[in-house]
Amino acid sequence: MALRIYNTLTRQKETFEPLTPGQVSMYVCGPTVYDNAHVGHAMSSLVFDIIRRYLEFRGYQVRHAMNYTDVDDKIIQRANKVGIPPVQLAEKYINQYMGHLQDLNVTPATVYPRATQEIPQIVQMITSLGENGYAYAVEGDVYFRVTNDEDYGKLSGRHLEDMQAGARISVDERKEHPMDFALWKASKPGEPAWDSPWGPGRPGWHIECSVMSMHHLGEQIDIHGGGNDLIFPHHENEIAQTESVTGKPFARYWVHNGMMQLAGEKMSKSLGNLVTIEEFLSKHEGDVLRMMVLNSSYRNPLTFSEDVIVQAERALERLRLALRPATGAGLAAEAAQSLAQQIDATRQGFTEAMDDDFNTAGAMGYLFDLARAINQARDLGASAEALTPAQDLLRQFMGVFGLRTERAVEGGQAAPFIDLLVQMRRELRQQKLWALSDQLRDRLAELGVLVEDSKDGSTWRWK
RNA sequence: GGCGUCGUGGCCAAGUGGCAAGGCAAGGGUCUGCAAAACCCUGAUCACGGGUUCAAAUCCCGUCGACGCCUCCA
Repeated sequence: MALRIYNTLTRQKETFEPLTPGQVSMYVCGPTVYDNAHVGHAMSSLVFDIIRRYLEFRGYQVRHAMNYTDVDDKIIQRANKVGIPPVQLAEKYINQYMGHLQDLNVTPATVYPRATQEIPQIVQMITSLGENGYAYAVEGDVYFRVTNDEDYGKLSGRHLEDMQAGARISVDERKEHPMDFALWKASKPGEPAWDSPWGPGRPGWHIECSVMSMHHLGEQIDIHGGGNDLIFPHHENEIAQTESVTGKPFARYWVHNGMMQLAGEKMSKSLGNLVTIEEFLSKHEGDVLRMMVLNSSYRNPLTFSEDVIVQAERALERLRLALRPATGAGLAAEAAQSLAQQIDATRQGFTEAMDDDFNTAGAMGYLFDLARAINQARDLGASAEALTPAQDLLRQFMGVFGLRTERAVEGGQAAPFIDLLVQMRRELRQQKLWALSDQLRDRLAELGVLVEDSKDGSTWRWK
């Protein structure tokens, strides 16, 4: 069966066929680094990480670029406020975001281009646009001439006439058309600036992605992604710029994730209703957020709430507990047969669901079915050997989702001491000193250690 | 006003023409000294109103409601 992806450009699911068989080029728009990133940004990075992992699982070799916008009005504004150079401010937040990506178990991109490191290519592209009649300069600024781009608006399904009618922006009189957008901005005194044929200035927002995508992945790419709030104007303008220069379709598949919602509204910096990644990770492990993303569909809004977090935590725990070792010595033929069937059903169901536009929630259902089958077999006294194939598959698919099979160790040095305590407690239990052993278990629970007893002895894990 | 998405059990959510996956929570049970985990059992006709069809949550029309974009935004 073939992988199908919903393409924003055509508004339908299409069979995925990369430009080069077996290889995928994917460009994802990253954050503008002027402040702490929030869980909405994390959601986007997680969505495309899951997509990438699945593509790799399907055997594709993926070249993945994610950019950082490290120069723009907000960065300059913020840097001035804080009193440090804009470059330094950007650097700080880039490092912070890199750390978050690691904590979130996001596979590192192949390249992380930044606007400020691609200025010559940007100048060159703007020059080409000018030569082709797609750009014009006014007092050191350079604008893209939308009226020369016949299919402008095709991504977002807008027409120039409609947008004029609804335009809320105060129109810059120097522009030929209200929708013309900046390719290059003349710098004001004290702002970061680079030399250019139009005088000192800096790149506009959209041009950097066109340039970096072309520079690192080629004139045409397979997947271009980002949040759906970027469809217009950002991606629309990227298409306009790139295709006006190359004359070829830019990206084959435009993939957009839905927005994280908090209290019924889109989470965003400008609205101020946000939870930073840092804040989230201080209370929960990264996989919990990933679980939230996996349990919904990437194109729809994802509601962020305490309830949803708790549900994700429990669900994650359930998958992991299914990986606990077997305790028995064998498995009846009938039960073994049924487990084998579940393995096949899981493999097929998971792949089919994911092939359908990365239906992670659907695929997740099969993982839980497998988890139950494993637990059933374990309860029936399955041996390690009997359980291994099923557990291996679960482990593999959790890996495709980017979920860790164990909680990242914290307080790892304490493990030997906890082992000791649990052993001591075993003695207490053998002597039927229930009050004492219960007390010990309660006290350990207060310290975050969950002790569980069974007929074969006691085990413990971090809560 | 324009473009787009969505409305499924208490919560999250899959399913987009043929008897409504899964997870969390809840209740009952098995196991257990107790607890936990695990296992078994229990619940929805799919916002509302029309229509098409042998058959609709799933297609069409309308209504109501929510959200996103049209300005920086993942």
